[in-house]
Formats: sequence, structure tokens, C-alpha cells
Amino acid sequence: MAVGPGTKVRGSTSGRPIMVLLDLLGRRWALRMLWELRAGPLNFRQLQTACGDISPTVLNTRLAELRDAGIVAVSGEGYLLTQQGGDLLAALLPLNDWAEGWAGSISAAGTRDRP
Amino acid sequence: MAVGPGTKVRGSTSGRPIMVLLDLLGRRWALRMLWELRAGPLNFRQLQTACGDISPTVLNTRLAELRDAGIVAVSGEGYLLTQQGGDLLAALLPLNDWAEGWAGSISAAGTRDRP
DNA sequence: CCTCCTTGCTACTAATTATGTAGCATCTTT
DNA sequence: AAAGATGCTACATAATTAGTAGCAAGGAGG
Repeated sequence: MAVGPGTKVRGSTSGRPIMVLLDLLGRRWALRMLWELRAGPLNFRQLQTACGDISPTVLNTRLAELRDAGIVAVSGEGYLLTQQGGDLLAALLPLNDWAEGWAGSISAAGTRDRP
Repeated sequence: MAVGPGTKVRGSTSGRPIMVLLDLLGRRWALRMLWELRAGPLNFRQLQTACGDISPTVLNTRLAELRDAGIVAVSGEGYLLTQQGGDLLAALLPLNDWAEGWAGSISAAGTRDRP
């Protein structure tokens, strides 16, 4: 197993699931890949394109990690979220709304620290 | 501003807020830092320790990015989440539950390769 | 069978980022 | 004044990511 609950990861030897998850999702393109898979399966090159022509090296590495983690799976249709992956994505969807509000507030106030 | 809505980021020239956010949170330690700040302010070295003795170089870089993004701020008490940062964290809290379920399901189903 | 695509992915090098350690400058406390 | 803390910079090394090329396998069409 590359990464999964119980694994020792950067910054935590405890293997606490949340730590493992934060490490996994903190790797480049991982979050974006989940995001791009939200609408349904994509094959390797489609996913690559969706992520802005990410290099196939990282894409493949990340895919392996996410598959090992049981978040992504392969099918005849291409790569897709597992049931669990879908649940994870659902937990991430609110980020979109937050980001929209963020955009509004920053372009309005544009500063670095809040009172 | 280093990174914020409207910025061009890796994999997206659109500057769509969600893309900028996913890029920002996808940098090493960013998610973890937010997580560790959930309970209240921490000073530089406390935060460093909380993140498992992350190197001060990255810590400082990430802090600057998160401050530029209006997610983290400094006060006499140390580094803390802004109002917005708090909202973002709130959106991320469900990940903890998800991760717990993840741990359970993987150790129960023992899919890929666990002893 | 033979080409010509498409697809998933490996190879390899260059560039960017992160790690790890040391230590300085600035307070605060004793 | 001396002895911590604290926030951070410097710098060398290691690890990760980017970028590009291209191969092996499979399918469609001829």
C-alpha cells in the first residue's frame, strides 16, 4: 500500500486517518483530479487535459496513490471515483461556494489581514 | 498578492476561484496548517511543532501565501485563521469523519495490501 | 494482413520545491 | 547582564514535479 489509513506519513507517525488524508490530498494535483472526476469517468488523456495538460508522470503517480487509497478506480469507461471517492468529493463540494465568496471578498477588500 | 482569486495558477489560466483554491491547498502542508490552527492561535514554533517539525522555510512560505490569500492572519497570540479562514476550515471539517470511515472500511475490507 | 489512430503509460532530463541544520536579530525574563 | 524564547533567513542537499519523446497494445478501416 502506498498511502492509506494506518500509514506513517510526513509529519505524523500516528497514522491517524485525517493526517494521512491531508498528506495525500496535499500532493500536487490530487485535489484537482478529484474535482475533475466529479462529473463522471475520464480516461487518462482526458483527465490529463482536464487538469491543464499535467505531465503524465505525476498523473500516473497520483492515480496509483488514489487507487491504492480506494478513492479512484478504473473501469471500461476510464477512471472514476469509487463510492468512497464520491463521498469524499461530496465533502469537498462546499469548497466551491467558499471560493466564490472568497473571490468576491478579496476583489472587494483586497488585503492581507482581517481586523 | 501572491495567490488569490483571479490569479493564474498551475493548470488554469482562467483564475476561477476554485482552481486557485485547489492549487493553493494542494501545496505541501497547507491543508495541515489550516487543520492545526483549528483550535486557536499558534505561534511560529508551535505551529511548526504541530505539523511534525516541518522546516521553517516552507512553513514561512506557506504562511505568507495563506496570509496573502486572507485565510490566515497574525495577532499578538500568534497565527490564526481569519473569519474567512474559519469558514474554510468549517468546510473542511467533514473530512475528519470521512477519514474515520475510510480507515474503518479499508481495515475491514483489507483490499489492497495490509497485513 | 497492413496501416493509421488512439490510448495508457514509461524513460529521461531539467526545473522547481521541500528538507534539514545552523544561526542571527529581536524581544522577554531572570 | 545573561539566558532563554521567538520569528525568521541562509544555504546545501534531497525529493518531487515539469516537459517532452516515444513505445507497446488495441482497434478501425481498407
